[in-house]
Amino acid sequence: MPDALKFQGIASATLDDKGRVALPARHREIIAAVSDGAVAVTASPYDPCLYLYPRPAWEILRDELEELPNRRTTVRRIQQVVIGQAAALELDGSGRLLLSAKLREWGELKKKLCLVGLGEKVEIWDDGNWNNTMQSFRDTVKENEGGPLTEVKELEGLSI
Amino acid sequence: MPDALKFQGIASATLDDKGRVALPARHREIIAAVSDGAVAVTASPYDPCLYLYPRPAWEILRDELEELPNRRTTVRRIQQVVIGQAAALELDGSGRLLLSAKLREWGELKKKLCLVGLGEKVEIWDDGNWNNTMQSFRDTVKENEGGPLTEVKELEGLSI
DNA sequence: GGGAAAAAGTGGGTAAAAGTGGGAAAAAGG
DNA sequence: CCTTTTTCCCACTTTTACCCACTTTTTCCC
Repeated sequence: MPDALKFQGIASATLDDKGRVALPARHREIIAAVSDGAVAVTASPYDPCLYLYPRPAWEILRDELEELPNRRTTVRRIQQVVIGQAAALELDGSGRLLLSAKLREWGELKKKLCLVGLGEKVEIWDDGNWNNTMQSFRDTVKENEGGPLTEVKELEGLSI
Repeated sequence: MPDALKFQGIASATLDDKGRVALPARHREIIAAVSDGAVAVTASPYDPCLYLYPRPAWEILRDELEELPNRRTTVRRIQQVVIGQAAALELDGSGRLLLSAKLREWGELKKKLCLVGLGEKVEIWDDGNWNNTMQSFRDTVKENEGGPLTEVKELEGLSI
């Protein structure tokens, strides 16, 4: 069994003509173990991509989000994006997900995708968007001699 | 960790046509002792190179990174780079690692590599990049009469 | 210093697993 | 009842993992 049931690592994938994505085997095994193939896919409020959670983790997150005081517009918008667009899905017999047109549109997904394992969740990116995002991160680090990485307080004391 | 289980020293290595690298014997022995051949290789957020960790050290680092509050884009980018691109690998029967195309690309790895032992981890550099980086560090120190080395507060009080 | 033996490093072939596409049956909708 | 969409499954193709054999380098002994 994959270590500690955490997603990690990048994989390329393709959307077929029916809108299906095959997950890499190591991610399928985690999903099978945790929730027997049941997942939720939703829109990211931060990046132009989708988030995939095993069903139990999703339900916890959804409940947290739902209970936020929502007088502020930004809070409501986040709820609308994340809860409102969530789809409860199951992997098919070959370990594939069928993504609706709306989700594909939100994620700007074309044919070539990148699946990025990030602990609790998997991010689903269009390959072009992912590469651009990574390239501009690298450029920023290089141009500023690592500046942004030394200024963010969350990263203080971190030794990688 | 016992002294004998720290990586140190430089070794050259070559990538074969399938993308495999043979680790030097002294590094293999450490990995065999610590984690029975299980490692994780991931992208460096700082330099154009890859990091190799024995599996236990990697899992600790990954969990620390995963738990950072990630509302800031920089924090998410670091998570995406480091966790998102991590590959859980095992040495093959001949002590080699198979690096995916994505990782090779991130590390700008061509044929000739430099493996740099750095205590807990091993850095995997393209030979050309490594030499350039070392050369420009030397030049900077020389041109500035050691300036950069005297200005960084982390190095205060250090006696080498 | 030379030679033999051992260890390290390299290359490639094959079987198994993963990924991909498509078709037919079932369900939904008109 | 017929048409369209969705679901499910099968079969083909590609990739990956694993193993074996060869070459080169190092070590140790004569």
